[in-house]
Amino acid sequence: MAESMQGLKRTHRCTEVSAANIGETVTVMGWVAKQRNKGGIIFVDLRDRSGILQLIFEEDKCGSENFAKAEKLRSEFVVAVVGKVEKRAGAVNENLATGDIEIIAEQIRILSEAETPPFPIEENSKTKEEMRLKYRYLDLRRPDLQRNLILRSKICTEVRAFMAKEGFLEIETPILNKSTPEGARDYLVPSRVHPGNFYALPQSPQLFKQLLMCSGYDRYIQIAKCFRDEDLRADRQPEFTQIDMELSFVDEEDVIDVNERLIKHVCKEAIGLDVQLPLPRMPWQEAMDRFGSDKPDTRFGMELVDVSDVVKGCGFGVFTGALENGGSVRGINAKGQAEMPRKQIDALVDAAKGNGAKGLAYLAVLPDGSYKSSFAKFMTEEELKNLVVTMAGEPGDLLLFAADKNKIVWNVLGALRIDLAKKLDLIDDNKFNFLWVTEFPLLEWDEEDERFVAVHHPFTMPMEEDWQYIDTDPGRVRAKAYDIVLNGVELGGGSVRIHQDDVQEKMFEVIGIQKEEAWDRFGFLLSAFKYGVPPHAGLAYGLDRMVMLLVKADSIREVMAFPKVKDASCLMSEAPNVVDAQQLEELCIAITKPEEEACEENSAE
RNA sequence: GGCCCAGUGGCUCUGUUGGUUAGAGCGCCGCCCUGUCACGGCGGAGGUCGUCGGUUCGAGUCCGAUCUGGGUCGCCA
Repeated sequence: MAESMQGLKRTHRCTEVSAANIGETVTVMGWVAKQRNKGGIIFVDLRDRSGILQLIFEEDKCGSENFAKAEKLRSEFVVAVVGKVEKRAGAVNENLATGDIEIIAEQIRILSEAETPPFPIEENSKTKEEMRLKYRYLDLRRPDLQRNLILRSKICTEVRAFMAKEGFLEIETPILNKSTPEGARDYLVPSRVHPGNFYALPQSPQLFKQLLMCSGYDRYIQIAKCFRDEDLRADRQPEFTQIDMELSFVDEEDVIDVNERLIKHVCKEAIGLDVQLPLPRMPWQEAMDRFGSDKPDTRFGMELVDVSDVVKGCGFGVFTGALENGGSVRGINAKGQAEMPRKQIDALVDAAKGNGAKGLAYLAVLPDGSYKSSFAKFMTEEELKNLVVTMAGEPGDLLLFAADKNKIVWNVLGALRIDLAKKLDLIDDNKFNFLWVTEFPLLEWDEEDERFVAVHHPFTMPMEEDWQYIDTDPGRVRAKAYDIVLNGVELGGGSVRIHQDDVQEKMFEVIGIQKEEAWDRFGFLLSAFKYGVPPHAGLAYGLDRMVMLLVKADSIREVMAFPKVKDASCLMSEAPNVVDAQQLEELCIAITKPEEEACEENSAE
């Protein structure tokens, strides 16, 4: 028996009532978080997105009818209560923002009754994610998720405010686009009007924001939904949000400047964090050499050391073999881990193999100064000593080495470094270490396709001083591309774009895109470039990741209202679903896979 | 697609080397209680252990397959 709220108007959210309102009559509405019935007096914790407020029901204050309703209250009932604010007669509850006051209820209406929820609506939920996602609308009532989404909203507000002040215009770009394969898989949307033709959902507004530059909107920003049909991770969802920007008549420094100030502003306003500018920068090569990663977590050391020169000519074939194949031998020093049990070392080796290594060599410098090593028998005493010295190995240290092509060595040791830091608890999670990674390579050799591919995208401007190598040594050319990294997570990335015909044509040529093909795919952009294009550059952040890091969540699912699970389905709505045969017919689509199942369900409709 | 982890009352978990009616806390239901706020007291209901198959005299416990969720590699210009 739900009652009407007619005639009542909410005057305050729960925690908007304070000691300043003592003596006033207020009307509050919300969910019953808890009812504590002491017999003659009933305490109710009322909850809304602002927090908790205690209500008091006593029969002589509210009358028998209202008291009877209060006795009926159960968790998650939605109620409206009119009452007087009073200083607490009992002990103050230090845990509540409203702990010094309470509402002496005079009238209550039960606006909605509720079944007992399938899991407790409380902070720090231990409920399995599967359950939480199935009942996401209940999960979203929990204070920690509410805080996350409120902060997310705050961040968007602050981004917009700052960028507007800096002269950026917020412009929307289309969701239904032309598919331009290369990169991630597109989500496709069939066209009814053009049977057999498909739109693609945007992986990012990249081409459109460049067109906006051509059109003279010299500072653009959009908080843009993007879609990629790839497998999920803790920090990857099939649909996600970018803070996307593009600027005209600028170079790399201008983009970095405005973004550093944006980051400082947002961090201060959102979580009260003071970010010192300028942010540190590191060329890509240095990041790889020192951290084995293009998104280094600089909150801890344990940097990689290149020992190629030291092991050159030694008796260990794994090391010398890697060097002969143009690779390198590098190591990291796990301080104080010499006595790590064999089982754990084996686990590290397995992890390394999972990352592409053929193995992982180790050398423990025991407390008495002697060595225990998987390869000691292949090397002389002096060679071993040189190696330990190069690694700054002291008694008690565990040295771990990978030998292979550079790419694999970086990958293996970069991952090992993170893995060890987590296991050994070396990471200070109160730190917020921002880092610009710059001077990315422009091109990367794709073993599978046997051609160069763009590391960033084919519109990325090469560095002038390297352009001379584009024919002789394309892999040597660096790009005016930059990533912003926070605590080892790629927060965002961008580049200066090519605005000269000849450079763009050369780019397509090097990555093996014929002129015709380029025009077929990106013709609208290339055409626009013929009518006067300003030099331009931009950057895009992963908003979800930004919020995740600022609230210290483990997954972007914790900062998205309705995330999808690993197979890209939604446990709550059960999307995606089979559509009825008539819809398919209209779209001229026949399902051939996955055979039976989908077809049968379709024809049954 | 590969590898790893988890799946026991509504929720979170325990469950010894396989052995009689599968336990706990919270929640839920009923009664009592005028200062509780992790309220308290008394009483009660509720599970056959994700699913299927196998081993065994006997399986939550062992084996195989499968489903679901998570992590990760591949993938993500």
